[in-house]
Formats: sequence, C-alpha cells, structure tokens
Amino acid sequence: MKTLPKQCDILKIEEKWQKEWEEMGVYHFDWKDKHRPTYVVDTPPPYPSGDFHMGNALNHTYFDIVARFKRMQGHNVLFPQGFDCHGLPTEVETEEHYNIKKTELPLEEFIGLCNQFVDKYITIMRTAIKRLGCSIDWTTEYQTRNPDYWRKTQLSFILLHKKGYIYQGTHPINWCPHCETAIADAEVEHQPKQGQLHTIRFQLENGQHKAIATTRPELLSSCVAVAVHPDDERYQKHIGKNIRIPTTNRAVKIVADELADPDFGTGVMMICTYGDKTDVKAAKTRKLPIIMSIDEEGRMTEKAGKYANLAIEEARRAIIADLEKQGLLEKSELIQQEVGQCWRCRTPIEILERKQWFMKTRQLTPQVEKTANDIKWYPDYMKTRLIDWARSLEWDWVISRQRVFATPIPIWYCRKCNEIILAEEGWLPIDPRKDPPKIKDCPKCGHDQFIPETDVLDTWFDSSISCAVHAGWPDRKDWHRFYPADVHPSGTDIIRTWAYYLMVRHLALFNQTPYKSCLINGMVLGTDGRMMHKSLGNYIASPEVISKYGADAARQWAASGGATGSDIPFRWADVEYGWRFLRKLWNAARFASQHLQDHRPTENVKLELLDRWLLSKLAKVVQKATSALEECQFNIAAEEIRNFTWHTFCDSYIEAVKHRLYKPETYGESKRKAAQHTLYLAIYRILQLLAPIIPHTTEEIYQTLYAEDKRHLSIHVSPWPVPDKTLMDEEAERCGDLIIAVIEEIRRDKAEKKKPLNTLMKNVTIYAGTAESARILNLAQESIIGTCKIAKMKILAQKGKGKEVRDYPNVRFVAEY
RNA sequence: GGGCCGGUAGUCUAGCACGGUUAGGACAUCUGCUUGACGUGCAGAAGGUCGCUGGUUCAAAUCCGGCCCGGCCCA
Repeated sequence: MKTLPKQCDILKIEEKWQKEWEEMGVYHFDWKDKHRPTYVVDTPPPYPSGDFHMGNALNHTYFDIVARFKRMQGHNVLFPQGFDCHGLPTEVETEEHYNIKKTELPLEEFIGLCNQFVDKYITIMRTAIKRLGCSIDWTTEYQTRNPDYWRKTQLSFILLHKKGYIYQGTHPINWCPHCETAIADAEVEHQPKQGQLHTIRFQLENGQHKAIATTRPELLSSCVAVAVHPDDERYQKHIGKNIRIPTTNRAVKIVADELADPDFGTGVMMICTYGDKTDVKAAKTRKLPIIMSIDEEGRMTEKAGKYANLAIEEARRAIIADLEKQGLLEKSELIQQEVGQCWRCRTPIEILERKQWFMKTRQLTPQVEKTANDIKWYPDYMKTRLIDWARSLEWDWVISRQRVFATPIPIWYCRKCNEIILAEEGWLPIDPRKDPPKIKDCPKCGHDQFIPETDVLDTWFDSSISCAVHAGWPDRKDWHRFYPADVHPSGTDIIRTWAYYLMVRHLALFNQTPYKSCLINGMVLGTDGRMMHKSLGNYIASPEVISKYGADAARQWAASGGATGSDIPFRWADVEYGWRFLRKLWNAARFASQHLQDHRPTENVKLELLDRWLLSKLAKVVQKATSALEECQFNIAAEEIRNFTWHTFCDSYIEAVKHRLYKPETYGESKRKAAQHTLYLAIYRILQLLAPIIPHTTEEIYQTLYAEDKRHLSIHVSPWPVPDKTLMDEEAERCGDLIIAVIEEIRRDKAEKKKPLNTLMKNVTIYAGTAESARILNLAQESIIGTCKIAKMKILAQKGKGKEVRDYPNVRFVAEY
C-alpha cells in the first residue's frame, strides 16, 4: 500500500480524474449488456446560455449522485447529456449583438450567426458540467439543432399528426409583440404593475351616459359587448339594451355576466376581443364577433379607425386625449394590476386570433393525472404541481412559433387548393423553408407549386421527446429496453413545462409514461435569501465556486444544503465546511496509510471491543445511507456519513487506537493487527459511501490505497456495500459507548483543568456504579489508559464521588495529576 | 382569489408521515488546550415562548381547527 502525501491539491486531483475517467471509459453505457439491470437518467439538456449557475450545479449533482449510486449497485447506467439549442434567447442575442433583425438576413446566414453563439456556449457549459464531475457518458451527447435530432423531432410531429393529435386552428393565443411570436401559457409571467384605470362615458339608447372603467381604452374599437353583474341592482333595467361605444360610435349589447365585479370600477365591464383571458371566455360562450384592433407588431389595425398604425401605448394616450376633449373621460386613477408578460423580454403580451399549430394536450389530462399518481415522486407532494397544472389548462398547447432558429414544421401547402402536404418519414430531416416537398403534384388537385410552412416548432417540442431519444428511438430496435427512463429530474420551475410536455408527448406517441420517477430540485437562493438571479445582483456561477474549493466541496453543499425539493440557499459556509471535510478525510486516510504499510488483508484477526463497536456502527451507517439514497434524501445520507466519519471514526475511534498502533511492544502485536484490520475496512467503506457525493477525493484515496488489492477499475464501479449483519453487534455498541464516554469525559476533565491532552495522569479511580459497568470498563482498561495517558488506574464497582460521566449518571471518576 | 411549500437560537437547517430522549447539526460569537493524521484540530460556553392561538391527549415542534407572515406557481 502506498501512503498518501501530506499535501493534497484538491483542484488538481479533480481535474486529473475527470480526464482519466473519460480515458478509462468508466461511465460508458454498455448497450449490449443484457445481464445487468439498466438504469436510465433522463438528463435535462440545458439551454446553452453560457452560464452554468449554482441551480444547474444543484440539479446535476442530485442526479449524478443517483447515477453513481445505481452504478455501484450494479446497474448498467445510461447517463446521457444533450443541449437544448434552439430558441428565442439566442435569436435575441444575435439580433442585439449584430444590431439586425432576423428578417433582414437570408435565413441560413442568420441561423449561422445563432449557431456561432451556441457553439461558444456549449463549449463553456460542457466544460462546466465536466468540471462538476458528472458521470456522464459523453459518447451519447446530442444537440437539438443537429439534423439527426431534427429528424426525430419532425418524425414525432408527423406521427402525432397522423394520430390526430396535431391540428391547425385559429385560436386566441398569447402573443409577444416584441418577439413577434406566439408563446405558450407556460411562458407568460404575471407581474404586478401600476396602471391607470380610466372611467369613460358610454352613451345609452336614451341619450343618457353610463360610465365604464377600463385600463385599456385602446381596445374600445374591439369592444363587442358590455357586461354587468346579474345581481347588480344599479344596472338591472339596462340589461339587454344597446350602448354606444365612444370613438367608434358602434353599438353593442349590455349583457349580464358574473364575470363583472360590482365592486371594481363602476361595476360595468367591457368585453373586448381580446384584452385578457376573461374576454376570451366571454367571447367564446356568447359567440361574440372578433374584432382585432392590434396586429402582430403591436400596432393598431385599421379596425381602430383614425388610430390605425399607432403603437399600443401611443394609441392609448391619443384616445384618452380625444375622450377628454369630448368630455367623455370622467377620471383616471392609478391602480395596481396584474399584467401578463413575455418571460423573455417582459413585454406585456397581447391575445391575438391567429392561425397556429396546436397539439391536443387537454384531452390527455386524465391520463396525465393517472400516470402522475402511478409514478414515484421525490418528494411525493410535488406530484400535485403537475396534476394541478394539467387540470388548470384552458387551451391546447400552441406548438408553432414565428421564429427562425428552431426545428421547421415539415409541412407545405398547395398553392392552388391549399391542401396540407405532410412530409413523409423518408424525407426527414427537411426544411420546407429551403426545400420543396418530394412530390411532383398536389395529391388533391394536381397542381405543382407549393407554399412552405415558415412557422417553426416551440423548443419544448424538441426537448420533450428526450426519454425516447435517450433510449435510441426510433433507430434502435430494442429501444424499449431503455424506456421509460428510471428517473426524470426537474426543477420546481419547469414541472409545468418540461415534465408536463414530456408526459403528454410520450403518452400521445407511445401510450406509456416517459419516466418511472421524478426527482425534484428546488430553486437556489442567493446569500440574501432571494432567488438567485443575475438581475438581483446575488448571482454566483459554479466555476467561481469550483475554482476556489473544487467540485467535491460544491457537491457537498448541493447534497446537504436542504431537503430534496426545497429551495436551497447558496452558502459559502457550506462549501467551506465541505472543503474542510475533504481535508479531514484525506488526513484520516493518510494516518491509516502510514500505519498500514505492513498490513495484509486477512480474515484471521481477533477484534477488540472498540473495533467491533466501530464496525457495528459502520454497518448501521451503511444501512441508513443506503435507504436515504434510495429515497433521494441526499442531505440525510450526507449528514449520516460525514458525521460518522468525522466524529465517530476520527475523533473517537482513531484516538482510541493510536496507542495500539504506536506501541505494539506494550500492547501486543495482535491488538495492532486488529486496529489495522478495522482501519482498513472502515476507510474503504467510508470511501464507498462517499463516492457518489465526492467522487474525486474518494477516487484518489481509493486508487492510492486500495486499487492494488481490490482490483476495481475505479471506486465508482466497486460494488455498493451491503449492510453487514454479522458486524452488527448491539452488545459491542453498548459497551463501546460507555468506554468512549469515559474517555471523552477524562479528556474533558483535562480541558477544564486547562491541561494539555497528553498530560500524564498519575492516578485515576473510576467508580463504575454497578458491577456490569465495572466489567465493561475492565475489558477496556488498556484503551482508557492508553488513550488518556494514565499511569495508574483503578476501576471499582461501587458508587463513588468525582466527576460524572455524561449520559452515565452512575459512573464517576476521580483524577490526580 | 386559488393551489402548493415554509415559519425551529444572530444566520441557515434537521426532526414532523408512526406524538413521549436534555429539540440534533453547520456557520458566526466567546473560552481553553494543541495530544506523534489534520494548511489546523480538539474540548467547552453562551444563545430557543419550535410564527400566534384554540383543541385532542397523561403527554404536542410533531395530530386537528382558526389566524398571521414569507416564498413559489397560477387565476
């Protein structure tokens, strides 16, 4: 056995092993292996933003611990990594960086520029993921922008289309006038905002006026009805009559509707197509006409009359000014309102009626609910988030986007008869924006010219087939062997997107759950307790932490920072504690290695009481840590193992066997051998238990001390320890606890008397209080004398005076120095 | 307004599903010692109305009701 050096450069060790693991292929998934059970991680493909933040570090650590744990338990672990490349942020960054609009460049050039950003950021993120020490099989890497991935995304579109899940429809959709695209419900953020509530006079048929309060006077031209609450006595007599809208002079009906809140404004509400979702609901149930006053760019349409072409805000001001001139504006007051905004650019969203592609997701809600209840959730209560979300959806999923950098929709239209031409499987991948369909004539009318669909797919449409793609669908015949995934990790923030879309996509495609369990991580909070966000100035990127304390320290923060699923504050103190723990472990192993030079593993050892005490406690730690990891309770596992290592093993056990190791001539060679045996076994087990959490440090120690004997390629493929029942020894634990308590109390006595711990004690008399305690202490006389440096010691069964041993009120001792 | 989660020493957190130990731990603070693995480590001290309030019970941080506060998501 080699000894560990005194110096340990954790950062260097980490980078060394990251390289070697890859060269050794320790984490390669064996696609052909039919013996070991498989374990498949549905690794989230991060968006290449260029930032691998502590939130990424948290969730990657979670499932890397799971992957390593399962691998050691004998599973053939498929731990892939992809990147979710498409999307608005990159387009926006490209537009801003080059100061261009996506429409000003040829399609391919613009996509080329986007790709440059993605290339750069993927390199950064791949490095960051590797630097965290994730046990990923990098031969599985995929990128959603690659033609091969397009093929799969497009194939899933075609299959769903054929199954009737995909339809084109004119529906009210959330629209971002800045990004000029439809966005999904999940992408709408609700923000409190200060707005103005204007009270405007509408003219009744009899020439009188009624006041209506609205925050959006620019939608007067879209007003299709006016509603009052059915029980509102003030307006009973007007229900069913007409009322004239100022600025347009159009008349609409006054209707009774419970949506109108009698206490808000004047109690009279405009129904416009569309101001918000309430309008959508009212317009639909009452079959009201739809008047679109706002266009895709956020400008007023010709429906707005003289205000046409004005931007929304401009139109609002102009209308208010005109109303004021006409004496139709009663008042304007400030109010707090909730505004739906685009999650990317924070522009208030509009609801437009537009042709879009949809996926029928709502009809799957009962199945989503059933599946969510069938699978396992860590922690369990998180399943309600998915179920509540699915139940609350009012619209199907809008899957088309009016952007560029995304997977194209494989559709063309016949120029003459408008027939939809759906690509065939063999044509994929295909970009209709560049390529015509591979048929000569329209199958319906025979015309030979086609118009491409220029809309593209929502990026969630790419990433929501990950479970099938990881398994090798559609190319591997045996992909069902690796499907469903065993674990799907998700942040609390993306349950309603990724976890949900995965579920509906796979249910629709394969009628089977995409994942057997869902592992939830909370959000990372900044040191100020608020969500970690760049804009809040409390942001810390993982390279900053790792370059200071290393990945193993950062991983300990992630594992131990709080209960799985709860929000975890980032704490430097936790990382530093982790770092100190690594050093403690290193030194304990180094100490052992110095005393194990002549040790040869053998079964033939007669263990001392304290050896059996330690091994019994260790067996229980194995048991507790294993069940904690099975339940993804990383904090409990980490605490259990670290406390055992630091306190039980280092502080109590090692201190209590030093005399045996150093002075075999006094205490006997066999007692030294017993201590060696115990050290050798205990450190190996500790390293294994810690390996999923701190893979680098444990590997370095394993390779130096144990590899030669144990012969595993890496500690990460060594078999996970099974709690050894034969080592569990209640009697040894009971006795050992008393002995350790006495030793600690004597050390405490020295500390209280301000004496150095190696002070020789002239005389110690222990009053054990009972014959049984005396018997136990007599068994360990040497350990007490040797550990506490006692010249003469007497153990008496009787009760006596002196210092009381903590937790053992009958046991006391008197010490002379 | 609805749903979910949380409220435990200066800070953060465990315990709560199955009520009963002196409410465990980390950081920070203070005090000693530095022992032949430890760029330190060890030992100790101080710090708590377990959000508030009612109830169930011999017994509540834990179970039930109400309220207050915070977070997240949604309307």
